[in-house]
Amino acid sequence: MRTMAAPPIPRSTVARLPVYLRALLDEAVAENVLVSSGRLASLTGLSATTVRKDLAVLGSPGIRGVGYDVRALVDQISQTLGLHRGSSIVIVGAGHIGQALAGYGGFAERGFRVAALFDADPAKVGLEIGTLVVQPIEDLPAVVAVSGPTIAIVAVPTPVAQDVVDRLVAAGVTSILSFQPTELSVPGRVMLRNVDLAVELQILACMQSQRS
Amino acid sequence: MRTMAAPPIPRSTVARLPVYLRALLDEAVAENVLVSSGRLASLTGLSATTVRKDLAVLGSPGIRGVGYDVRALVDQISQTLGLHRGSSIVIVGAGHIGQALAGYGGFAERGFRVAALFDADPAKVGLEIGTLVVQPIEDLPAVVAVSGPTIAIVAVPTPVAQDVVDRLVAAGVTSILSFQPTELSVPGRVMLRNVDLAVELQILACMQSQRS
DNA sequence: GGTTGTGAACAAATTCACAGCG
DNA sequence: CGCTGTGAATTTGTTCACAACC
Repeated sequence: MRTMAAPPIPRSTVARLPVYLRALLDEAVAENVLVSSGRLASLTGLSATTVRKDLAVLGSPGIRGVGYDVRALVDQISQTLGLHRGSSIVIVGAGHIGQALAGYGGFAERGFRVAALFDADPAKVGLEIGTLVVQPIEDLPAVVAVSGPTIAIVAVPTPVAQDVVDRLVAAGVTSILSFQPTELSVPGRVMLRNVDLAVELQILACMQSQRS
Repeated sequence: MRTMAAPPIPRSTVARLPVYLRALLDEAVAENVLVSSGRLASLTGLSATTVRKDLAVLGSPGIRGVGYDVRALVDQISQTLGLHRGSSIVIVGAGHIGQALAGYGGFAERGFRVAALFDADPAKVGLEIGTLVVQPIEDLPAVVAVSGPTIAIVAVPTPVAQDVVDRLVAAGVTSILSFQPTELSVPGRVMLRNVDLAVELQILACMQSQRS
């Protein structure tokens, strides 16, 4: 018997899970034990039907006439997102963006541990940023091997970004988030997600001119 | 005769236009006059059919058997995105993220001018960041009134983010980009786009655990 | 009564296949 | 012959409507 094929979760649903998680954590902080699809909908700006469909694919246990158990949902979504493994992340580049990320509290809250901060500039190596010490980029393979981080954030100047990505891939990193205005290339097995701020702005500008 | 109703551009297409623009500008730099849908596809990671469908809704002038005129496409997309108006942007918050954004060259290249950088902290006011001088946040309404920026980037700590957004709205800003881990509320007429880095990471983590 | 869960209808987006043109 | 342009088919995602249940 082969491994049970987990039902594939639609991409659109995956993209919304973190949004639900955020809302659910707020509910948990407010000590609400139960939450209805309608309430989750208004908290997230989605429709109640969409919420129910999404939670259904998680195999989540809702109670008719009552709602969903907040704790159970948080656990289920965390599990589905793979956060139970406590993924650790490494940040490459100790410039403004890298430092901002290193000091960002939101990661820990949501199951990510920042394992290391690297920079190629010897002048930056040794600097203390929050609880981290900037390490030389040459240490990358060793850190990845030891703490097994699978996600890296690339926050370096564009000209060296591809080189950094290549090093990350060589070191065994399998997921990369970057902020470049250019496309980066990675082998097929590596997940790459790029957030281009100018693109975000352009989308805003367009929506505005369309009055949509 | 009423104003010609511009055919509504699908949201999915709008989201890709900035990606095309980026690739096209690279082509222009390489002094390529023409580009085929196939080439654009491989540059952007999309399918050739998608590219052609998208360019078709722009009413763009392709030449059969040859390709598209790079310059014409750049102009058409810029026009469609509303970049011809040379939108200026203001950045609120002169912390790490704000400073990184203020120094980011990618904006100017793509039609955005950073008009001002604000901070509420008197200790930061007057600092020179690149070509900008940090201004007190009280100047916001005056700057918006004069230079007419319609897009603002919110790069402040979460606790004060909603307050900043309210001030921006009051000052007449109509599009806002933020980096908060929480939902912000704005009147319906204001466009708000939020980039939550932890969400991006979670999506990466999930794709990885799904091997999709 | 209120809410979940879900099949069916609907809408949007992508891909296919190929005609039309340079 | 290569590439664009586009109707048709397919896939994907959302909304509706309502039965099932607590």
